Amino acid sequence: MSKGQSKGEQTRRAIVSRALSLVSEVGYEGLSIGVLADAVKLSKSGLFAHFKSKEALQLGVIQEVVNRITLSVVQPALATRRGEPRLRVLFEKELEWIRGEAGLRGCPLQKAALEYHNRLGHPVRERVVHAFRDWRELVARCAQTAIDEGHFRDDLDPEQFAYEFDGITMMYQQRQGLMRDRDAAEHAQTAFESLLSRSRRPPRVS
Amino acid sequence: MSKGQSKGEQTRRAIVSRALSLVSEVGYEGLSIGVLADAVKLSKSGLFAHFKSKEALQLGVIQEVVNRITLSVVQPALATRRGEPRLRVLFEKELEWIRGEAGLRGCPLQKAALEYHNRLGHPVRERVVHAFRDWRELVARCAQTAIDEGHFRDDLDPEQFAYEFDGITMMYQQRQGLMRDRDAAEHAQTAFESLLSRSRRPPRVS
DNA sequence: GTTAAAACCGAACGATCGTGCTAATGTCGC
DNA sequence: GCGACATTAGCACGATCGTTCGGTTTTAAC
Repeated sequence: MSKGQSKGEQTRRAIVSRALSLVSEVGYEGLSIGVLADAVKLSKSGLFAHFKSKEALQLGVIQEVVNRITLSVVQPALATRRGEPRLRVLFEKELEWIRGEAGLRGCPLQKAALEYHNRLGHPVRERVVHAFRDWRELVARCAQTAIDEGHFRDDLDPEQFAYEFDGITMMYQQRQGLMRDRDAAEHAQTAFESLLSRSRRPPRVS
Repeated sequence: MSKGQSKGEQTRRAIVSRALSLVSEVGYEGLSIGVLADAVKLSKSGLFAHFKSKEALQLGVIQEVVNRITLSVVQPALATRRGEPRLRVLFEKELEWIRGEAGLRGCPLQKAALEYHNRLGHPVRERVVHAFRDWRELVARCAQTAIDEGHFRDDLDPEQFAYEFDGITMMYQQRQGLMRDRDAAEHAQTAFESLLSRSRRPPRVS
């Protein structure tokens, strides 16, 4: 076996992966250990031994989501040249992520965000908030970079840019995933182009 | 008793109202009839008699949310003169609604939207989708009215306006309710002013 | 191949879930 | 105030929940 991971580690991966797809249907609190155990062909106690509590399992799922976003959204963006092109990739990959990968509709982080909205102090909530903070900082930093590169206006507020950026993608999730709106992608793209266009430095007037 | 509602009706109101605040903590599926019964000082079966199923209770809560939105967001907007002023009221009241009324943080419809995102055919989901469709049409119609009034450009796409409008308010919910971001209101307002400004007809050039 | 550790199972725990049934209690038109 | 009806309580059902424990199987280092 080429993979350097132990047996326990690889079943744990399988569990979390399967849990992730279940979560997108029944939510994090609705996730049942018994049902999950059947889905991965394990006994309830056998599965439970990997996580010493349901909460730890939920946190494991959240971490998996963060990892996947990092892999398929953040890294492709960071691999692109700085400034506007990077922001374009970030936007495009984010839409792809929201569109979902086979049975996984909508960002599970958004799901967690709403599910734990009013659960102050809950570890899952705090983890999710932290993840969103990181994301917001990433977008704002990319916008700042675009300013430094001379693509964007000097007086652009990166935080304001991030706010509107995320607003567009969040809306895409609702229009595409929930309402199955056929024009969702087009509206998102138009809004993004508009955001870019008013972020760019005005053409030199001679 | 001046109120024309029967006894059953008013306890039903109390149940739904209490259920609504519980939902904002534990969600629609997480809502427990036993817990709810204790909260309104009723026996489990006594409460259950009002709704013949849990699903009916959930739908009742959804309807209550729709009613409240209509009352405290839609009606104040429709009572305002057509065009941009009406859209401003709609925006302002929507933010107030999201900010929540004492213990009710975040729009319960958004919560339902995420919770039933991947539950095709589920009655609650379909009800929520319908509510969002109505809302989207309302915003788009207000934008169209603003065009007719001459406040907005003739070539403005009302649907595109509604998309960006909702994106701003959705983001406000996350930044204000979840992340407790102190700049949320400011960012939302700035984004909205930007949206308005680029929707208005360009100043006449002589 | 031996052996200690890791992984997994089966059964059971008390609790709570949504939902019926029957009977007691309350409301309200006459 | 009586009677019809709406409203609520009490109790129980089967199912499922997260979690624990003792034991069996499998892994993996030596």
